[in-house]
Amino acid sequence: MRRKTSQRSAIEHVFRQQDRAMGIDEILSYGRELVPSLNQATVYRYLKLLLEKGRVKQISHPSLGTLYELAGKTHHHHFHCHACNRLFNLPGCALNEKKAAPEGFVVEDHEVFLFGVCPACAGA
Amino acid sequence: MRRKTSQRSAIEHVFRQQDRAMGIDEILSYGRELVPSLNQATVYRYLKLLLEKGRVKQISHPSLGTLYELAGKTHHHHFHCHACNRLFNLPGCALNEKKAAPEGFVVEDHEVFLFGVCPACAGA
DNA sequence: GTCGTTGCAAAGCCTTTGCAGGGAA
DNA sequence: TTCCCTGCAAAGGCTTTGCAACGAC
Repeated sequence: MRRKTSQRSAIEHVFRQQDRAMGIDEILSYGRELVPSLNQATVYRYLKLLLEKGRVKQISHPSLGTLYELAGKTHHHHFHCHACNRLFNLPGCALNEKKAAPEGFVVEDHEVFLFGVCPACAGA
Repeated sequence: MRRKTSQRSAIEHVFRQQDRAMGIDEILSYGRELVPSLNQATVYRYLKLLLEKGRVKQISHPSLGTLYELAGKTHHHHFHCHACNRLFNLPGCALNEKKAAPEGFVVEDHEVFLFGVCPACAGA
């Protein structure tokens, strides 16, 4: 049976509060504001569980490493600004999933990464 | 100055021969067929160099790890079959890059991952 | 009282780095 | 001969795991 603990509540709270993709280190440090004893291993273990349940999504980024975000949000993509190194959520979807793969391929999900410069950095 | 060595030729040969995204382990084992002494560190170092020169692209995949492929090929996306765990190259681009990001964002490149089942696995 | 969960530390990957020897130019 | 490149081994990150204590139910 699955048990509710302060550690798990804290991790979930962090996701709802931040509402963005985060790395383990961020989740850990925000979580420790609520439960100071919170351990890395606990975060990894609970995230693995949430991944299996489909409650969070995992994102792999070449330079930002592994990030996690809540699943079930409105569909969006990610934009990485290589100037300020921040990750942005972009609403909507400019991908035609029907045309994305040839006949025969069953497309269940997709992930789009955009690389470039954000408005703030482009203006500066 | 940059020097041409048998190790580097071997690595380049592997890329041209396989013509697909590969992990370090694959590059290493194919490369060792040509240069048995080929070392992991050498592969990592040369790939880093090729990345900086823009001759190869790096791909981060949640379950497949870090993959490398030659840059400069015709634009394509990647499809990961979670049944056979293989990665496919899909020709073309169903992404409308102009609509992909709001005004102000400067989009320089993008990467699309599709997840699902490939024709072979779907038919079985 | 059970047994799932946690913290700690050790162990496991993957990747990078220091160093001395080797080889391309 | 010069000095870049390589192999080896050690070191560095990130992630997982074993184990005993803890705590939700």
